[in-house]
Amino acid sequence: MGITKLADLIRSDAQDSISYKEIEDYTGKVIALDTSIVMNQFRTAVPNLKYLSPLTGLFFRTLTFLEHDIKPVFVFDGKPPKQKKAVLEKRAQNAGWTSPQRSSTMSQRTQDCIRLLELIGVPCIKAPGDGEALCAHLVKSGVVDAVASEDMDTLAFGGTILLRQLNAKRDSEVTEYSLPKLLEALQLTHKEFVDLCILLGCDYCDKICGLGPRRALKLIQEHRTIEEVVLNVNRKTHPIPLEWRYQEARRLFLDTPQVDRPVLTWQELDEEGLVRFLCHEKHVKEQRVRGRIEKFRSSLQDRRRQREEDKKVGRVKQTRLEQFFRVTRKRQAQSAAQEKKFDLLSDLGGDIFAAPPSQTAGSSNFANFAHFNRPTAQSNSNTDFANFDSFGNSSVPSTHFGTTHPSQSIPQPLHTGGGVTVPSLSSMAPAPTQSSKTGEDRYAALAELDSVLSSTAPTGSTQQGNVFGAVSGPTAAQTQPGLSSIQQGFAAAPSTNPFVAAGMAPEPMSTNPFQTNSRASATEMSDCLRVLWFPFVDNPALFGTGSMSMPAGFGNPTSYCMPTSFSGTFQQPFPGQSPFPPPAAYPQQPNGTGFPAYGQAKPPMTSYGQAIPGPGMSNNPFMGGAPSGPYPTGGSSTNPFL
DNA sequence: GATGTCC
DNA sequence: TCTTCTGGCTCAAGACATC
DNA sequence: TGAGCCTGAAGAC
Repeated sequence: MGITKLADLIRSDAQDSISYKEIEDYTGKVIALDTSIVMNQFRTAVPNLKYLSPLTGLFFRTLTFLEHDIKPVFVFDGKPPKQKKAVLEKRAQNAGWTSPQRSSTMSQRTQDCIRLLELIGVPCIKAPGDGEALCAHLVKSGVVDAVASEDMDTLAFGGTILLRQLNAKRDSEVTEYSLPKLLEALQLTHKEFVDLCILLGCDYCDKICGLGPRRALKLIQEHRTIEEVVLNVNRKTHPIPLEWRYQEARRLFLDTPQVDRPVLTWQELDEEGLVRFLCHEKHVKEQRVRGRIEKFRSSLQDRRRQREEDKKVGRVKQTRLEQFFRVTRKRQAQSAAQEKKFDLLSDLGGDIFAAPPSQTAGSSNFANFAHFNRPTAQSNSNTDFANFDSFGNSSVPSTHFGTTHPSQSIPQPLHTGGGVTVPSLSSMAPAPTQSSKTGEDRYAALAELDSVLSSTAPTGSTQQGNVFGAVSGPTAAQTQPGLSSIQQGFAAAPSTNPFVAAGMAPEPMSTNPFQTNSRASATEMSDCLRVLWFPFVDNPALFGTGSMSMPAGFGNPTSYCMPTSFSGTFQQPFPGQSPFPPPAAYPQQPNGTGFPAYGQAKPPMTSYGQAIPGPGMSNNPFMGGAPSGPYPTGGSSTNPFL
């Protein structure tokens, strides 16, 4: 399941793309969850409650999310792609089933989960294919802020922010992976990263035997594509699998699921409905259910009150250094232990080779110090999200993540007029080395490859020679300003970091997506915001009125500021800094019942600005027909290397 | 915080 | 000689209530 | 079921 050893590889080679946070840090965020993985977790955690555990687990965990004002979106798997058949059959075999349990028809358990989630009032979406693919699509197109999954596939599918271990345990630490930072660290484009994932081993095709993560990364960094890698490995020691369908796997990862933009709404939970369903039908103890709901309500109120109070003192807190370097409880404990170790050394007369004391107690805090003046440094909890920029960026090819994050040094594929991507100059850095193979072998392989490539989809390798030639798409110079603006816009961490004033964006980081900042048009923004925020704005009763932190100006008929985060720590000027200018005034959008009409003013758009035929997806996608055939099936590919 | 229980 | 890969083994895997 | 650890085997330098 997932990508073999990818987590290890990231830990060792792209540490900066990982950050550790707490569940509180996701307050106010919309998070897509791959429901099948969540259900599996509960099923395996309590094996003797195989059936009920996913239901009760989902119930408890969802309420925990809602308590933190996290807005979950549950994504269910659709029909698995045919390329996954082998893996599913193998799993079924291991589990002692006669056939894969995962099918296009919904199991009773899935139906129960959907019913439960509807009663809780959170939206569910059925993916046309793999849930992971849709989750990734949702986050890269800005519909949600992050994907919570244990499956590393999400990154290969282009999910820009992946959260692992997002559960309700008090001391649990959420691991956040940032795809843009990962690509930057590995010096790969997304397409090259997908090839790397295929070499590591994924669910959709075999891998090259004997090629582990270290060599796979090195080879991809050197040769950029699987086709080139294959020409440069010892095929005696690393034989190419028979019927290797890597091209289909690549297409699965790169293709965007064909779905309409979902309209997400969160509603008040139906306590009586939940009691009827869980207690009367499923025989869960009523006391457990009612007790948890009561705790949920009081906890929600308490947290909101607390946030209001925090907001009041936020200006004071803002200047505290700890605000810039979040330390999770777990890491704090580790740091404390480390401090103790140094104390022991000092008891022994001090360790003259030890780091200065400031690096002990807060070592986790200061781990990112090196990035202080790097706009990509994102230690602040509220900074990686709201990738509204992807909207309206019609020039971004759909096969690449639209929410290019923060760094100009991310190797950006240049988009040619013909829809072909070529590596950026930075990706050319290690020039493809000539193989040391014997001439005969190489020429034979090249001949094979040539015949294959002439009849299959173009790859990066086929275009490498064009980098220095005429490219009809935007040039690197044209691309950079866009990146630059993204960088400024997303540099929320620097904006709260007094030490990087020089590198700060000229305009304050706007958390008001209606604010004109040239990153996306107001219409496109509003299209997105309707999904993200209006369920709350539209009906404040759903999530309480006095609880959300609104920037100044909210409720003012002449200005329309969206709720920022719930922490209330955004957009605070630093001492000595002039106050941020008030958000630009926007004509008031229809509120309340008038809002749906607003959404009809414009046909639904994909994240990249292409109009989608047909209406937006219903909140209950199981009622509406999701487009079938999520992935272009194409002709079956043969193994060009055999 | 450790342990037992959830059905 | 060092690095990398493979395969085998073990263990934890959820959330709440009570003490 | 996956992750982590350990081991021996094999390849790379």
